[in-house]
Amino acid sequence: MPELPEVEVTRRGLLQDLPGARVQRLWSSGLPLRATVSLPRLRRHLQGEQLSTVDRRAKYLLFRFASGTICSMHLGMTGKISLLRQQEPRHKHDHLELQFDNGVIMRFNDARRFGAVALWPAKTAEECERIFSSREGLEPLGTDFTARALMQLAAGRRAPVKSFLMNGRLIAGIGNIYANEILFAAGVHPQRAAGSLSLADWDRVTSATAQILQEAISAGGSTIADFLGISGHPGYFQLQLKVYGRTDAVCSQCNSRVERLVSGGRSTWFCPQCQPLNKGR
DNA sequence: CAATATACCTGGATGC
DNA sequence: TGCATCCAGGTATATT
Repeated sequence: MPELPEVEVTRRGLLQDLPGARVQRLWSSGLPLRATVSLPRLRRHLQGEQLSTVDRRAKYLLFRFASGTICSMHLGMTGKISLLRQQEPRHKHDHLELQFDNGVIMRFNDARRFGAVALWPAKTAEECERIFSSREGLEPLGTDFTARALMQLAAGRRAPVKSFLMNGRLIAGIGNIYANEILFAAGVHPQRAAGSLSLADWDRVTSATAQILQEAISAGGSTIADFLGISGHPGYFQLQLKVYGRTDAVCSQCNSRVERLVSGGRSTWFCPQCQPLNKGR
């Protein structure tokens, strides 16, 4: 589900209601996520604490508290966060619930439990910042995300450019949906070796990345199977997808048909005419 | 070190 | 209807 745009849409939704509120009650299902924090530990560090803001780094949400404590959350493949105005019966796969003193209840639901929650008490907050800044890749919407920077990062790499874009250690936040869409918009074949792209190729890739991610955020993200925004409404960017999941569809730019292949173990869609394998445009 | 395979987990779609 | 199989938005870890 959630790539950078969906996480960012979630973050913006949370900012509507949560900053300034204090955590009143905590609940957890007790079922393990990819990384979990025990309920007692969550209570010890978050109970009564005031939320300052919610930031995003890569696909992680960083809940920052006035005490300096940070709680990071990752949505995995199927994670959803919703805000409720009042208590409602819990659903299957609800795993975490924070009730704030303004009456708002935040719920984390994740069917596949690939999501993750981590807690960074105030005295470890610096370590948290260090880890998130060093372990995660370049932010695609940041000022460092330039054609030159990517070309340098890709130098000597023989992995397909699509795998390169999706490698979170190098570039943050781009998953399978947007990697496909970005490469189509840039006219770059997904299986070209990352190190073989010219500066002109990278120019198109960087501008396509910014444009597509921004448009997706504006559209509320993509709802393929189950992504929902904070108040339970879907995103609409899936209606603008040009290649993702569209095997045999007529290309929006020419009269060929979208093809599917598997690259890096992931389904990959592209237009053989608009995205030539041999060279750039 | 870089690239690829595998594992984690549930649910929906598909085919028999 | 039931059952088996495959596939899915991510990422850490193991293996080449």
